[in-house]
Amino acid sequence: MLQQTPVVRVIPRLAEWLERWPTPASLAASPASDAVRAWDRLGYPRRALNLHACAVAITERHGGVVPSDVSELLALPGIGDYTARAIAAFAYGRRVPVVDTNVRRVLARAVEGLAEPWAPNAKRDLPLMEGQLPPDLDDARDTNAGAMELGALVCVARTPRCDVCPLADRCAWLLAGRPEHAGPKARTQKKYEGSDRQVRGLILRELRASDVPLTAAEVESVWGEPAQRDRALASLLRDGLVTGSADEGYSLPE
DNA sequence: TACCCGTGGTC
DNA sequence: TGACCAAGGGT
Repeated sequence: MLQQTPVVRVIPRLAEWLERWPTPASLAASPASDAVRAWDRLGYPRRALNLHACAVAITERHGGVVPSDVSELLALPGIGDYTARAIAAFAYGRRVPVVDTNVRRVLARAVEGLAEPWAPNAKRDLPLMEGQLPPDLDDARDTNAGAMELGALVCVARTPRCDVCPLADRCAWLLAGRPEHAGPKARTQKKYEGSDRQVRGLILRELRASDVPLTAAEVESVWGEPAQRDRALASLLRDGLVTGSADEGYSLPE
């Protein structure tokens, strides 16, 4: 849920989710459509499908227990470098570097003296954070958590609060006088209004709200432009978020 | 590698 | 008010 989604938006949904599905096995026993419906409008609904598939894999391959090895975690659907390491470090106390967008920004400023972080790059990110971790297991976990928290609350993207930063006396960027970003600007996010993403979201919203399959005409009614609507529907079918056909109707995956 | 994938809040 | 940004992953 936390992948590319602000923490404050996740917390209430996570609480509901864990009350309904307290274990991987309980989620695995429900149809994927229930997961997509419960996901509601958290965004990136493929994550709901991935989380359900992950629960199935954990139940089948790991006896219902979330694995603690980074390599085993990485093999699960929807779990990449960040999530695997976050689970290993925070749930199991492993001494592994955890690097998300917040940590990358803190490392860029405090260690490298750069105003903005580089694009995610495991070969650069992980050894750099590894070098910051103290030997003690508990201290290493706190360092991982502290770097993320610092980036989320103090060393923020737009207006960093250097006046209250605990690293102010040793931050390479601050000590250099907070130089401007040198390199090319990261490409700006594409507009959502009128995008394929929006059309996918609209189709999925209708499907979540319906207990019976939607007719092709009902799907067509959500967006006026046929080519874009067809493209969005085709991509949802490809992703497994929608099943069915024009003849039998469209529904969420069982 | 670069691009695609939601949604809502902030300044 | 529209661009920016958010505990990334898959291809």
